[in-house]
Amino acid sequence: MKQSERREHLIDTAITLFSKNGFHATGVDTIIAAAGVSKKTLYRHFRSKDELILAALRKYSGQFRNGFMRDVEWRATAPRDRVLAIFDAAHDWFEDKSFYGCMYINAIGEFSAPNTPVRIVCKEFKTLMRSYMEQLIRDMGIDNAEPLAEELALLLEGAIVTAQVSENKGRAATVAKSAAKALIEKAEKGHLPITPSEV
Amino acid sequence: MKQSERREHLIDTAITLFSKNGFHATGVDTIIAAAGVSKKTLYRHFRSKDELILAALRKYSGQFRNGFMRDVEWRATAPRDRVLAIFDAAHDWFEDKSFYGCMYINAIGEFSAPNTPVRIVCKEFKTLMRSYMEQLIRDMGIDNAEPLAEELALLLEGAIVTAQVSENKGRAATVAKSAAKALIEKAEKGHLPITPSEV
DNA sequence: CATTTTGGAAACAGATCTGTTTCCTTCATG
DNA sequence: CATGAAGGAAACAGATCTGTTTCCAAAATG
Repeated sequence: MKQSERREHLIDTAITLFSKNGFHATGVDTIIAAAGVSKKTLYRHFRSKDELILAALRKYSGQFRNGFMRDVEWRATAPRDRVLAIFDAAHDWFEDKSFYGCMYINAIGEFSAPNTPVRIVCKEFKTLMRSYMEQLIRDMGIDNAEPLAEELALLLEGAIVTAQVSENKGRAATVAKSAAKALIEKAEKGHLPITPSEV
Repeated sequence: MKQSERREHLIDTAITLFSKNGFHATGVDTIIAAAGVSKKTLYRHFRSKDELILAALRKYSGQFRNGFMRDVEWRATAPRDRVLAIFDAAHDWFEDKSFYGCMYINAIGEFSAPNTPVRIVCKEFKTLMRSYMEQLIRDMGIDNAEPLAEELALLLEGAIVTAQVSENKGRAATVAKSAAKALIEKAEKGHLPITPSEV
């Protein structure tokens, strides 16, 4: 295994363990054992455990967003359908056996000191996800996309933590999707120039 | 200080520290130092740290729900207004300087083993909060209150974690309230026997 | 081939963790 | 007052934590 491969493999292993067991509860010995490398290798690539935590959060951010957006865009083409498909993608995510909630929500819960690198990465992740939703909403032709994006983002976050607690994980996504649909319809109606004769 | 007072004081101290710094990151030495008692006293009242964690989660559950519901009921009288007041109460909660997110969401992030006492308490807490919302919605005269309660619960959860990450904590509550209002209006319309001539 | 870099295994250091024990004091209750 | 439970301070045990170091083998590089 090449040097850069080892580094990535360490990060991937860390992502898995941090996601499942948390950051403080996962020791470096556990990580190196799971990755099959020695402690020396870990500390050659990372100055400290904190740096590995950051690397894990940074890598997973790109990985997750990429996968999630690809999934959404594979499920639907029209912007409106894609917005709703977000909740279908979430549905499948929740039912994955290796779903342990959102890594960034979990990280925020373990690292409360404000403006630390960990929290900054978490905030960036959430901002990027919301920006993605906002762009899709803009593509729908809705002006002032931000408020709706914020609302749908709340529904998604709520679904994530509810799925994390609940037995019936899929339900959280279904409920969120139905609420999202209602909020989208209202936003669509709200910006139509002429009131339609629907009831 | 009486024996039972010591016990409660220990639990209260633990609640504060666990809320802020998390469960694994808070050692018993930190707790006893903050509570001003000796280790012997802690282990006289609690078999283990895990038991103290459970006691903290259980006590805070009642404490929080009591305070939160009292706050809601103080803010409004009519059931519909009370449902919306939930998000005003959340708003104030988020802006409290000792707000570090929902203790139960944070606990779930640190304890992933299924069906363990900690997770059971967390699930119960979330169930009770949702039941409260469902009851208020029922009091509004809306049949089939459960779906709306689930939707509003998602908004509340989403607002909590968003406030936890964000700088502008109040914003999350405001957005959630506005979305909640829209969902409530839709539910009200949906169950009216005669379609009103509103636009 | 010789040299340098790399990695693994494991010991190690020093801190911190949970939980126990010892010693002594305090205090409540008989 | 006498007895016994309770609490504080601190040592202690044993595990685990992060991070370093040593020793040796493997592998890459000149």
